[in-house]
Amino acid sequence: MEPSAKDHILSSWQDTLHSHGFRVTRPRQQVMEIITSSTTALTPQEIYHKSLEGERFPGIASVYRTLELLDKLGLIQQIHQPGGCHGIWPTVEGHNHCLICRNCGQMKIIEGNEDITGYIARIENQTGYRVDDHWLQFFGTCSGCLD
Amino acid sequence: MEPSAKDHILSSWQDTLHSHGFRVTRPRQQVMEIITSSTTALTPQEIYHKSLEGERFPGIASVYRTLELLDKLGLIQQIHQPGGCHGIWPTVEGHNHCLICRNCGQMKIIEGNEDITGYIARIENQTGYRVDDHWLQFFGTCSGCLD
DNA sequence: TCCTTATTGATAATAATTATCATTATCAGT
DNA sequence: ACTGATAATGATAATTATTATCAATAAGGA
Repeated sequence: MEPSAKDHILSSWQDTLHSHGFRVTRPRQQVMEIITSSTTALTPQEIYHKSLEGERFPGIASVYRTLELLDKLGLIQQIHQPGGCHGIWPTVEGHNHCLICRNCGQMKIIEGNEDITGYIARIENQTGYRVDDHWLQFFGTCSGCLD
Repeated sequence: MEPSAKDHILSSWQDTLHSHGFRVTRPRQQVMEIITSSTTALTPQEIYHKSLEGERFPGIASVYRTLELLDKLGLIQQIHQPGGCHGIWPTVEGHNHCLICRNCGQMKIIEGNEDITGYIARIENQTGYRVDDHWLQFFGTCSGCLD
C-alpha cells in the first residue's frame, strides 16, 4: 500500500524531532497522529480529549508540551477563527491561505496565488507602514454541508 | 474645541446603548473610553489593568460584561494576532482590513478595496466550497517603529 | 426627588494553562 | 540485545482567565 500524505507528514515530523535531538516518544506520536489525521483545526483541549479514546493516552501536560515543541520547530501553526481561537494545523510549505467551513469546521489549505502586491504598495504609501506579511482566510460552506 | 473622532464614537455608542434600553453606567463608560482611546487592540485583561489607573474603576466582571454587551451590539470586534489572540477593537463600517505593527502593536484599519473576486471564484471551483466572507490582515512595521 | 429594576462589586466556581518533581522510557554506545 | 545517562512523562499543584451568583447600588423615567 502506498504511504498516505498523512504518513509522509508523520515520518517527516519524526525525522525533524530526531535531527534536533528530541526523542520520538509515544505521547508525542499520539499527539502528532491526531493532528495529522484531523480534517479540522483542533484546540489543545480537543486534541487531549481525542487522545482519551485510545487505550493509553498522554497526560494533558504532555499534550501542551508537544504542541509547544511542534510549534517551536515550525511544524504546526495556529488557525484563528471568529468563534474559537487557536486551532492547531500542520504548517504547509510556501505561501498559502486557509478556507474554513463555518458549519462543520472542515479546513482546506489553498495555494496563495492571488496578486495583492499593488494593494500592499498602496497601503504602504498611505500609512507609512512597511508590510512584510499578511493573512488571508476564507469562510464559507464546504461541499458536504451544502447538500 | 471640535469633537474628536473618539468622542464621536463614544457618543454614538452611548446612543446605541440607550436606544436598546441599556443604561449608560460609569463602568461601561470607563471601558468604552479605554477601548476608543487605544491605538492597539486590547485584551479584556489589558482593558481591566488600564482601568486600574483611574481613581474609581470597574470590577473585572463588569469589564467582561461590558465587552459581551458591546460585542452583542456589534460595536466591537475581535482582532486575532499570531502572538496574542482576541484583542478588542471598535467595529468599522463597511469592508475593511487591519494592519498591525509587530513591534508596538499599533493598529490601523484600512479600506478594503482589493479585488479578489476572481481569486474567490477560482477557489470555489477548485474546492466546491461556497465562500461568503474573508479576513485579510497585514503585519509589518509602523512608521514610528521604522525610525 | 422617588421608585423600579438593571447593573454592579465581591467573590465563589469553573476552565485553561503552566510549573514542579519523582518516576519512566528513549536511544546512543557498547 | 543490553545498559546507562538523561530527556521526557504523569500526577498534581499553582497560576491565570473567564463565568456565575447574589445582596447592594445607582441609572433614569415618572
